[in-house]
Amino acid sequence: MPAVPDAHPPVAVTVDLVVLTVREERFQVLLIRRGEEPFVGRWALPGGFLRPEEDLAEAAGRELQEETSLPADRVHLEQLATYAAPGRDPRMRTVTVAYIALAPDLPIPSAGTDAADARWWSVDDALGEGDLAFDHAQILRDGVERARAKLEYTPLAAAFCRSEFTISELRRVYEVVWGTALDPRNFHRKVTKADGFVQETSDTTTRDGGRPARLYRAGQATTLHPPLLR
Amino acid sequence: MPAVPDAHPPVAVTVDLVVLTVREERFQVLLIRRGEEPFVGRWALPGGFLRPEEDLAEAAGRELQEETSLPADRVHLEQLATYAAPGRDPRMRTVTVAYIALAPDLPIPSAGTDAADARWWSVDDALGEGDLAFDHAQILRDGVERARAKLEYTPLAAAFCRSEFTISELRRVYEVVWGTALDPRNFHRKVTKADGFVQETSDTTTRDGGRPARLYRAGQATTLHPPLLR
DNA sequence: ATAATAGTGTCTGTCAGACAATATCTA
DNA sequence: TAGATATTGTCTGACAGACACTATTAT
Repeated sequence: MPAVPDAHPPVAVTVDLVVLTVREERFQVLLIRRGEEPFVGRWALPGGFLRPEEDLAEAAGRELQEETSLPADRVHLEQLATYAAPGRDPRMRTVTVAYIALAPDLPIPSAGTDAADARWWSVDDALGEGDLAFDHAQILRDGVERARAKLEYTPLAAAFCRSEFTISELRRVYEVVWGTALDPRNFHRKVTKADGFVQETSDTTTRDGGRPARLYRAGQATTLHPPLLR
Repeated sequence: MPAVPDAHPPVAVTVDLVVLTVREERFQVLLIRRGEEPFVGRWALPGGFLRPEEDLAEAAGRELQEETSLPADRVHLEQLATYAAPGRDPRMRTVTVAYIALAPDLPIPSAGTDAADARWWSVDDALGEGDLAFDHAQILRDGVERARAKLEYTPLAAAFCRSEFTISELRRVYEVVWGTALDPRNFHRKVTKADGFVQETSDTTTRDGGRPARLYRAGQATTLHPPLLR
């Protein structure tokens, strides 16, 4: 790395969040309507500027807290990618580090102070709109693809469920996120036998109707061997 | 995203490269010895400042060209992650976007203008040293892990081979990167049957000794279904 | 009883790893 | 010839998808 150039053009660093959940049988993303220029009135990913003494993960957690007021320990946060195309922000050179947040069905978020409005969108509708602010459509596409891929080889689907869940609820996460139907019986067998994916509890529930289903908690595994295939 | 804060503390954005190859039966990384403060004389990943009109991928390609003088079309470049811990650069707040570059066995790189020296290190030795500049040990660990993981579910191992390669050469890439032994016969069957992984040519070679081996080119697939497992 | 969902058992084809056998080069 | 590596074939056990069947609740 060479010496610091004599004069930097000023660069701003932001953190943007792709907050994903499964609600009402849909794969959904949290968008805010912008209350300020640029892109006033357009829908955008929540985000904000990196503060001077803050690391990226801290900033992402803080933004998540500010936008969703959700307990941070219930949400899986991971860095997605960084976007820096010249001109992506008309105000100045802006580099944004995008994070994905996988959350269970949340209470409807309250609008942040700088957002005119905030609500859940189905991912398909959000991308169909075609007029997200900045390059947020691309970031959203990348985040959705990352989430879909991660369901294959990690037990992250559980991040979309409440802390105790049934195998059916877990299966519906896969079906909604991937847009495919899965055989309930084979899925049950695969998931309960995969080492460390889910942990049996002693409770059952009838909240999904029919015969009582056993409740499970997320296991301690971080990767699935072998992976579930789409 | 809120309004631009009235005063930003200045932030510098750099791009660092984890250039990986397989040479002499070892998984190796290109390091440069720093010729300037900070960390003078310490080994570091090659990299440099993002220029005002440049996107990240362009900057990564340019740095690669400057440091290795390798034809860019022979190298797989992909964004790894972004690092921004306060204090990671003692000069000023610096955000670095790391890329991994997977390259075939290269001619020994010439030192860049700002590097006192440049050479290949075995990945294990580089991490064992324990005194890489900045947070480059962490970036290297992450890059190595990304490369290892990607071999499982993409045909990227071919990026470590010359343009025409034998199945044995491809297998040795896996063995060196993963540090495991693979059955030559099962590997041959798996790879040649996987759709789009490798493309047969009409040529053979005896450069590895023994019976002439058919030469293959990289196929057009981008993911492997099902993946190869470590 | 009927409907709904949970969970188990079984069948069958495919694919993994283990490894025998054969092919074709160099020395 | 022996030695090295390539490539094909075969066996076997595990696991995938398909789906019959049983279990347990609500109405």
